[in-house]
Amino acid sequence: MKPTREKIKIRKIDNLPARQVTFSKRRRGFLKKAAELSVLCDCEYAVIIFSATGKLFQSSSSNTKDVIARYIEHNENVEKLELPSLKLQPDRIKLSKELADKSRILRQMNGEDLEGLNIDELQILEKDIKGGLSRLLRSKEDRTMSEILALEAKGAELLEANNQLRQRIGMFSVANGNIAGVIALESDTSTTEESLSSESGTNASNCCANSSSPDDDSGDETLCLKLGLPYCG
Amino acid sequence: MKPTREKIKIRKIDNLPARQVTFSKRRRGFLKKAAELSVLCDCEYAVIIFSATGKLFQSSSSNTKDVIARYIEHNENVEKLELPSLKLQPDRIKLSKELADKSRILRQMNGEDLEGLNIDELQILEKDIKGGLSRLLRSKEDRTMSEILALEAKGAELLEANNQLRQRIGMFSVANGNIAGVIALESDTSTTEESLSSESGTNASNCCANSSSPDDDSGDETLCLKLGLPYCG
DNA sequence: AACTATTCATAACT
DNA sequence: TAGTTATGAATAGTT
Repeated sequence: MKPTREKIKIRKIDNLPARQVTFSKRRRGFLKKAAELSVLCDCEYAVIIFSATGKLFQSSSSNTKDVIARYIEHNENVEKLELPSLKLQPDRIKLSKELADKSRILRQMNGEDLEGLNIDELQILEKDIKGGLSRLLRSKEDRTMSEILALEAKGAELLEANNQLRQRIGMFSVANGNIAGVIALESDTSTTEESLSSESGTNASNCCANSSSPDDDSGDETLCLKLGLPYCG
Repeated sequence: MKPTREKIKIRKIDNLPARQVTFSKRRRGFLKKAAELSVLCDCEYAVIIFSATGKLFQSSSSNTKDVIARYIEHNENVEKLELPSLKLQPDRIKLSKELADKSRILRQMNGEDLEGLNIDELQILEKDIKGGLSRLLRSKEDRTMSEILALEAKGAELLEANNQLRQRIGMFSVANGNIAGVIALESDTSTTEESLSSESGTNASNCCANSSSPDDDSGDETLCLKLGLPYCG
């Protein structure tokens, strides 16, 4: 069989679904390791993970906030002995740097602040933007397609409802004697009834066909399908 | 050779030195896994481990306290009163939020994480990206154009310099009578001058080419055009 | 600390 | 999303 696996490089996985799958698998393995370490070596641990989308995953040997509390307490003790004045300064600097960096990238993606880049870097930036754009367009297309399908389904539903209404109106008409002449021409009332139901059945199946073939451009029914399409402009 | 390893059961290792060794080995592997997960899947993490002897080991993608702060922010159920020692600095939280926001926008501009956007928002995003791209392309073109102009100017300058050199060499040659024999063979002195200046021109351009672009190996005057082009790699 | 046989984790594929 | 499998990685037991 074909080799099923290659050595990978440790850098951000470009492909989003693949990244999500890997995140799920590795997260599981990772948390398992944590639990094993804790049992084998009799230690206490807490693990906090935020996915790129901000979802929280956590695990701990006992209780995450207890471990956090112990960690903070421990840190405080250490800090009291050492440099109490330099407490949180580096954090904020680092955060600020990260923020500034992302802000700059955003500006550059917006076509601003490009003076500092050489032509190669501009080229890379262009490629990145185009990549993002094409992914976005693909997403949008997917989204639009599924909306169209949903609308078609809805159209089909409405057609079905229309048919039923027509049928009921037809029955009312019969009851009111509007097509009494037709009935008079038939020898058997049960046959009449049958032909009526057969007609409604045919309509219903047309309706379903419309729902599954989007490139239908025939008569008046298809008009109904386009009604209420918010983005067809 | 004798089998060197057996499957182990996940329970506390009785033997203390063995436990310490395993703790050290597995801890290392564990933290490595954490870092890999963070890079591969673009997530934020914090790991806190207390050994049985109370020694602290910690690791995180950025800063353990930041991750803890985010965890506590995220988890509304955690009573902040229980952790009075963790001072949540409002400005830092604000910074974190801004950073998360920009990170999200960057992901979205990269065509990821689009589930939360409706079609109108996708449209806006698309327009933004295209706007940025077109500004970038315009910048790139400007840059390229001005480089070409600069090169042309430089080329013209060099040509002019060459001409002056030719003239001077021609004058020297005539004055020293070094090529009197050649001159005697030629019917027209102006032709002689031309062939001489052509030779000296070649020498001059080779010299300049060597000083600024080392990989130059083509003909004579066209070389000048490449001089001083910083990005022609 | 270093070495390997072995177990374990997991990347690519379905 | 879940399952499979061959390869890569971690590591238990030993030197």
